[in-house]
Amino acid sequence: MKVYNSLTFKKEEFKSIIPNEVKMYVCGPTVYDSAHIGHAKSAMVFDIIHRYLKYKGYNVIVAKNYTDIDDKIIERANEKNIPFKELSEPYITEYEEIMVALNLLPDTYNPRATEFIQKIIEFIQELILKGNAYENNGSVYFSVDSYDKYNTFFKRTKETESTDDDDLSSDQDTQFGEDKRNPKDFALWKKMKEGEPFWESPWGLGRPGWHIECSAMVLNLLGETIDIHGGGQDLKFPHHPNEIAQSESYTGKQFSNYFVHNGFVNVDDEKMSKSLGNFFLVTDILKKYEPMVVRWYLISSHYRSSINYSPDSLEQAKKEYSRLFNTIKKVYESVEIEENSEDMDNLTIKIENAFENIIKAMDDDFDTPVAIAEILTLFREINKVILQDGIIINVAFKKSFVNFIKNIDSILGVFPDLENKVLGHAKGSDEQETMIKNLIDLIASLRDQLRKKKLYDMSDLIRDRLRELGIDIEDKKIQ
RNA sequence: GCCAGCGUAUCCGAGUAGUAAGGAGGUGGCCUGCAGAGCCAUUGCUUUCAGCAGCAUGGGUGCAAAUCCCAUCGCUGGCUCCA
Repeated sequence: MKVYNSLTFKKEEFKSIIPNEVKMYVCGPTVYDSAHIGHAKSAMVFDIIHRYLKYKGYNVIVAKNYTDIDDKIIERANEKNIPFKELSEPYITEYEEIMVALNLLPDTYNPRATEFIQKIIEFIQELILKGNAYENNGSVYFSVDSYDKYNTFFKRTKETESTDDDDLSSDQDTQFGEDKRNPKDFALWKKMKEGEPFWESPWGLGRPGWHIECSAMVLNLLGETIDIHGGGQDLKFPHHPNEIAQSESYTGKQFSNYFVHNGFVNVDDEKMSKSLGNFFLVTDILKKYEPMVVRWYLISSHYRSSINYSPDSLEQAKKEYSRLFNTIKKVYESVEIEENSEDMDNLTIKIENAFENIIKAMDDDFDTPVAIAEILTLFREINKVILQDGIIINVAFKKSFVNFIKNIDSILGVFPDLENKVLGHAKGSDEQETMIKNLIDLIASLRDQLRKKKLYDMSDLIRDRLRELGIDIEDKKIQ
């Protein structure tokens, strides 16, 4: 299996530290606002990686954090005149609801920055002891000069330009800028400003800087060296280099063997932003589209590419997904026989071939678009056979198909709760659902009587009205 | 300005040396009482056969280029909080 590693800019053979176990840390959202479709893409990318590693037999341990204390959160909370927790917690709840709706596997850990204050303080103390950090005027900074590998990550600077002292280091945080020894140094602990939340520390009242929470969480939850560290491509600088510098200074060991960064969601080829008014919240999209359609859409482009969001592309995803669903339904509902036939044998072989190709694609840096192409092609082949008049599917094919669907679901997560959906089982104790189903069956059979008598005006009216209610009737040739 | 990535048919989107996956939309056909779903064909140009173009643009290297190299244009991102 190959994975593209941002550290080396190459696809590399994936090898975990401990056989059969993968430790992954993902930089999660800063919860100062509702999640937009970009957050969903990021979460989806790491869910696919999680699922696929799991499918490959790894025990996958995932930590994804919530940054629930930072400048923006404080700013918003102050604007609304509420404690910062009252701002962040509802967004965390909403985020979690979205993740469940989109069928994301639960993470092993979802730590909040504010739950890690003590560990963060201990981490910083150790860095000071080791000479990698210094306190000045109530704040603590990481000394970039104490870590000679700083700025060599992600090939930011070409060899020829390594001496080039560009101004990317100039710190915008003027309040603290003059306390730094080197302008590239970054804050580990920020001294409290008037009206800000604070915690006690050996350096007085204050709060953690942005980068340190991830280092402290990784160390305490996963260990000194992890297999995969993920996040959006915007974190390639400065967040990830800073994390590396802190953690490797602390442990003296490699922080993460692989870095994985996901591409962004654009709108009309422009960055999604509030000033352009092209911002799409997940909750709004889910009002219009089923979660699995959104999921199908998000995995229809490669995780490292940017994806262009438009209503059209979701419509396309919707059509593709319903095509799959129709076929699955046909197979699940059909009654199978034991006898083999040439058609059935061929289809069974095609399923096996398609699955092999899907595994090959996923092995190549999680190539979901190719996997999707394989699935759609396979389904066309299947439709070609099973929708013929008088065809009866056999046990071997059905078994192979059901198995295929289950495997695809475990890898791509696109068919949750399939049996209930496809077979239309009433959910649990819900007697009303059963009643409704019986009523629909009754109407349908009455309508068939009308069709037999060629009373098409009436039967079409019934079909139209049912469709308005969201119930689709598909006619077959009347016997 | 500096750094990185991208530019593929009407549209969405794969493809990093061996001759453009897959889908959506359009058109024609099969099926249907009709519709939907599904299937088949077609969807750059000249067309009978066949041939010629073609992966932003212009050059270059190769037997062979969407793919490698150079230049240009355009877009996106990073350099400051970001998924």
